[in-house]
Amino acid sequence: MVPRTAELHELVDRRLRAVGQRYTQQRRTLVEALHRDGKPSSITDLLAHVQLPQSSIYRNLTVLEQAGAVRRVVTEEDFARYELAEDLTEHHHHLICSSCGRVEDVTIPASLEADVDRTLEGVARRTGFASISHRLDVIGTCSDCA
Amino acid sequence: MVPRTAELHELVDRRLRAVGQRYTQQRRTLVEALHRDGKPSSITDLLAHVQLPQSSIYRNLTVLEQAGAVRRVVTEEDFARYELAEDLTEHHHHLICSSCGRVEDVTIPASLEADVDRTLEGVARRTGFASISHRLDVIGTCSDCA
DNA sequence: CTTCCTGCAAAAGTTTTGCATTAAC
DNA sequence: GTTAATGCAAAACTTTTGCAGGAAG
Repeated sequence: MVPRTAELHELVDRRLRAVGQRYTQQRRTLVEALHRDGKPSSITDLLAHVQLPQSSIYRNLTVLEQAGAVRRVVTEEDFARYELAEDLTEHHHHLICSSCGRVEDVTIPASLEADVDRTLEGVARRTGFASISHRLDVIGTCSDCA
Repeated sequence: MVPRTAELHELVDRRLRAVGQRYTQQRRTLVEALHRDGKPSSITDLLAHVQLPQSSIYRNLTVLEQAGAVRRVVTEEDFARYELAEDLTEHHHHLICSSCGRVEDVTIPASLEADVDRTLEGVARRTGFASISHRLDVIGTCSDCA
């Protein structure tokens, strides 16, 4: 389910082209950084890990998001985080520490996923919402902050 | 399960006192505005609905949050929203429109709630997290934006 | 009267934008 | 060569803070 690094770039490239965008060196660098991190990164994180101007990071993440290669993640913090799109990694959820802001990836049993999907689909339909996705996170205190 | 307005103030008052804070007129005004709105309000919303300085709104919401009377809600937008604490209303989830930012409250069947709770409790324990709460939202497109 | 809350204005932090230059195709 | 991406600096927007004055207990 998780693509090898080689075909990861292939996939991102295709999605960018599909929306009339180029897969430039900077964008490649960002995708690799997000892939290495394996959990949602803040702009500050990225600034420290890659050598790129801040405005380029913002602009390229926005482009990558519109191409469906990257997802913007909201946490309890007052800045955004970014991660590779779920279908370039695998469907997962987040453990968010409300004390230090740390974010970890977790998966839950497929049976529960299916229940959640089915229920929310119904909820959305009844309220005139077109459901695109759900967000199921655990907010708590991580072992370091306990 | 939903307290009448009279005892709502009673409850908020008690929680504020418990953390050494006063239930001032401004805070009462904010609680009433949030209660009227019935869904998460942004600071801009509150500025329009109540006649209070911006800094007082921020400061009082922070106090009310620390007292456990109000909850800070993060959406896909790049500003926060606030709502009354869940045990002053009732446990619910959000339909978030990724196009216009609109947020609606919804409830899901108690049986699914219980499944989710049980599963996340286990997930949290295995990863050293102390689970305080979960967040289950539907991200989609509302009927106006469809 | 003493402590905490309020209001204004300024500061801090995150994200966006204008425009000249450079890289991609 | 033409079009789109980049880099820098400035602007926009959300949120926080310092401090003098006012309300609450």
